[in-house]
Amino acid sequence: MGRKTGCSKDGLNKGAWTPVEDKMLLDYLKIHGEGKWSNIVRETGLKRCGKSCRLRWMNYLRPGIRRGNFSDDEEDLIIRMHKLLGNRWSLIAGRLPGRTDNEIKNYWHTTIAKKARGKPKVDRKQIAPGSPSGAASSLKNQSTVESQCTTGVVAATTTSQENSAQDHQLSIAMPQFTTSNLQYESSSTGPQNGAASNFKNQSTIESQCTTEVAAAASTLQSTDSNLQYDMPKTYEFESSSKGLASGGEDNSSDIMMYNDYMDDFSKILASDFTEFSGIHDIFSTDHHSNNTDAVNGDHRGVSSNGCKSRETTEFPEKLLESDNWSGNKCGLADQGFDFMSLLSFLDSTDDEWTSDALGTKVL
DNA sequence: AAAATGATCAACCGCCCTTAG
DNA sequence: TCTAAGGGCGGTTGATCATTT
Repeated sequence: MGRKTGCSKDGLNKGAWTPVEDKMLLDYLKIHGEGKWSNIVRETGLKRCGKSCRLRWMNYLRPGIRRGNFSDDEEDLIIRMHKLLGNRWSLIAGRLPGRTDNEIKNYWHTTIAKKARGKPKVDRKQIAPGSPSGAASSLKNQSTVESQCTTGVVAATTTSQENSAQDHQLSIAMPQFTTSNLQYESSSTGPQNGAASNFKNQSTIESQCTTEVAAAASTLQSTDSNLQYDMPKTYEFESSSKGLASGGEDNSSDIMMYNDYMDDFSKILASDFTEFSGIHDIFSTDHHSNNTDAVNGDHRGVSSNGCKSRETTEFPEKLLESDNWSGNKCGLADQGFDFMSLLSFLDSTDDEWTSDALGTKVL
């Protein structure tokens, strides 16, 4: 326990990454791909520890990273996910294509939590659009930050959800995601002045559902590399023991009531439940016809709200084993598993979480 | 104009889990 | 079975910039 991080060695650089360092890292990854982060240091001479390299890649250089303001839908989703999962930022990030756990975490602490305290975010970049903060700032869609709709929700949730998630292990089937056509300008300056990938055509990214966001992002093309990044088809998440019932003083009773379902809920939330955007449509009979492929990860369904399904879900084993599935693995709503309970739960404490919002926004 | 204060976010830290040898 | 390395995660820090005084 308490192992060395590997970043404490003398001679390694710390702090903001330089363009040269970014290029060294990208060049290495272009050839060798992800993993074996410590090898990067040995093989490239990059004076960064492996963890630092991984962090830089995951949070900044990786193709598909979205930067810029969070949309109302994204904010709502973050709030709901946090309500259910607590500070499980990586899980929450998994529901927001292109967003990193770090970014969401920062956003939560700087913006959402602030709203809960009654202080709306001051968007400095709106005030000073010419700020040298650089590329990232140019992407900001300022209009999205001013959402007033969730303030009350945050106030109700931030006080009670710390460590509220339950242990769980989950598996998501992901489609092959190749970003050879991803367009971004490689970071050319430090993190404070534009190291962010400067996405072009950012306006195309802002869309009303996260699946479309992902699709838009994936069409961007790289101007300086053809970096191939193949996401694994299956991501495995295993959380540590910060249990729902682990004795947090403020574990909400409403959460406890759903304890039996929480494991499944967590899995579903960790899966691509953009599949369920427009949830009422998802449970329509039309959707059932796609059930097998959907479960196997091949489905590209389009719900009636126009949000195309980017990728699909490997449903929780418990659900798949249920008799209620009986060969039709998409009959959730009108069979045994009560998704509406989840929605009701999400709705349970806050009037702002209207059924309309649930039905029309990304869940 | 300068100093103080506040806000933001990239990066670091430390812990934990998994896996390979 | 044990140990160490690799990797992942959440919490925290600190540099930088904007705003206020």
